[in-house]
Amino acid sequence: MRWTRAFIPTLRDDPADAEAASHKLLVRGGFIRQIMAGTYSLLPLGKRVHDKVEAIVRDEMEKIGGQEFRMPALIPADIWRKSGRWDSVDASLFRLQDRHGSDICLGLTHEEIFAWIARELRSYKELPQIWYQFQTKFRDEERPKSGLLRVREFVMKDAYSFDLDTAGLDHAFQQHFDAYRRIFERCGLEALAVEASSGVMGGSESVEFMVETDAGEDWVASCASCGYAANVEKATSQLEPVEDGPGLDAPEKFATPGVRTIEALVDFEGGAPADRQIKTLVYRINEKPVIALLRGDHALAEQKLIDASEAAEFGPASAEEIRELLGASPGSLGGVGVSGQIIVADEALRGRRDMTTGANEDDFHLRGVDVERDIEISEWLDLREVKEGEACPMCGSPLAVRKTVEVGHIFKLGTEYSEALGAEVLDQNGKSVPIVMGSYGIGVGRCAAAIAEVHHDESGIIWPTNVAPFEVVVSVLNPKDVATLETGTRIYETLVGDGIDAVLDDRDERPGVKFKDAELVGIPWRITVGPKGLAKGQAEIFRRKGAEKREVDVNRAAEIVSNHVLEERR
RNA sequence: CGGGCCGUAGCGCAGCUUGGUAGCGCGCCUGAAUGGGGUUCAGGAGGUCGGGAGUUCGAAUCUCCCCGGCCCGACCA
Repeated sequence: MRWTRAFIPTLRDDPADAEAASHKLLVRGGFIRQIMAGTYSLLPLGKRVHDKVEAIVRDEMEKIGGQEFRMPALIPADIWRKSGRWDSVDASLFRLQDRHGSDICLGLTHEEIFAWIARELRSYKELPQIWYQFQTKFRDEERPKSGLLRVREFVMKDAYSFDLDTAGLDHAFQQHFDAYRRIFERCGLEALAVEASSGVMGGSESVEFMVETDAGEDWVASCASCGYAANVEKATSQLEPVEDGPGLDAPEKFATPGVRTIEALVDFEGGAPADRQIKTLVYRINEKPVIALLRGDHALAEQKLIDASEAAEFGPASAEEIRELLGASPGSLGGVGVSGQIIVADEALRGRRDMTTGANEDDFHLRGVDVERDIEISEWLDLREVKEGEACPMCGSPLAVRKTVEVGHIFKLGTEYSEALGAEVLDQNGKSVPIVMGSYGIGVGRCAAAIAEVHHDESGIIWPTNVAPFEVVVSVLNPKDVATLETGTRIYETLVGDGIDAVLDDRDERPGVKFKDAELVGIPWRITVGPKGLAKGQAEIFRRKGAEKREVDVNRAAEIVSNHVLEERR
């Protein structure tokens, strides 16, 4: 490709509406343009990167025996009704009707459709199967953001495994785990595999692949010494034990005028330190009130409560609901004396005595509370959100809590979808059994953005060679000089002949303009051909990463760079 | 969905307080010079000021409604 013929609309200024580095650079570099919130056009450069990520994913999927499909994005409601998700997945599903008034949706994931096709599997002898596709997903996100990192329409590689039993599923899961490792490695992403909540996808186990970046939205707790890593939706930690005094024979009510927060009670004369308080939160889960108790200095990880209660509907209770239930306002709530209600308590409260909590009467608290003696706990759960510096649950070293973006997620689904859709096979005994499924997703565009997020500097993107839109740019410094242009063209053609993705920058621009553009776009290698070097029989080789440059024999430049590129391709 | 900010030429912005013929920089086009890090000079093209309604002799500017975008929070497969 000659730059003069290419559509590469680079911009000198950052777009005003971009915040994330990848968003700014992908727009400035002429990779993407926004159409509306959460939808982007991929320009030729963007498409090239996207294709390269896709090719890596496809390659690794084929290596584990995956077979590529192409399912429709337009899906009848009926199939989603069979799994129950037409009703359970609400606002994020794009719904429409056809001219006959039939309900239709745009696929936001394809478990149902693949399970539907899997109905044609008849015998255990046909298992296992790994099926996958690259297909556009539509999700009406509440808040698209950060360019390609969170969008409403995007291409996902989604894969589904079909096995006779959970041992087979475990194997397929491991195969995908390993394939994902290789995929992200080849994309130049250090992806942390973390334990995650499965959310509405259901199933027994899931692992997310997370890339650390400030532009991310998920928090991951990780241990540098033993490798433990988990989404904070799921992470745990060891706590320093708190020594309790003997406490009182019964809770004692005392006046706390105006005290509405844990902090206020810490400072209050006769109050208590935060780790001697019980935090009382009220949620509405599946239309029932649920009282959640935590230690005063701990925060609730809402997803843990959602997972534990298998919540289809979840939200904080309103002030009115709380008053009706407990007779007081938030700030004076407690579990003592409450009966007939669901009260869940965090494990950190187990065995604690001499605690202070709200008295369910505004401006009054109770001290000397023995959690197990005085509160009718329905269930003990891990509800607490892990904090930076707490001890790793595996080895006790301090945990780090970092911001990340999720680039992949793999799930052990089990038989939920196969049962709902009727995907069954006959086993060795001639008995019909539901197929055991797994589901495995990678956001292709999000990967591309994550790569830009991780690999860039002040000048622009630094694409790993594997995913670069072009591997080499040959910059002809003065294309009006016939000898220079001819030499540059010859080098370019040699590279192309070697199977290298090269672009010839033959624009009649100042050298600085070409260099800036090449660096902004992030092409890993540059061969600079100019009259000055040519007079000495030399060309300059520039490596984007590290900005290393050296002069080489002009006749060997193509060969040298070809070798570098071939070495870097993985 | 709650809170905040914003919409003026392809991009980045000024003008709005105090209503009076729509500006700047970059980019783009033509010509010339220049040619190893966003060069310079001269000439030029390009805007129903997000949309609608209202007030006014007159609205980018004031009022109301709507649409769109960004950020924070909430939520998230």
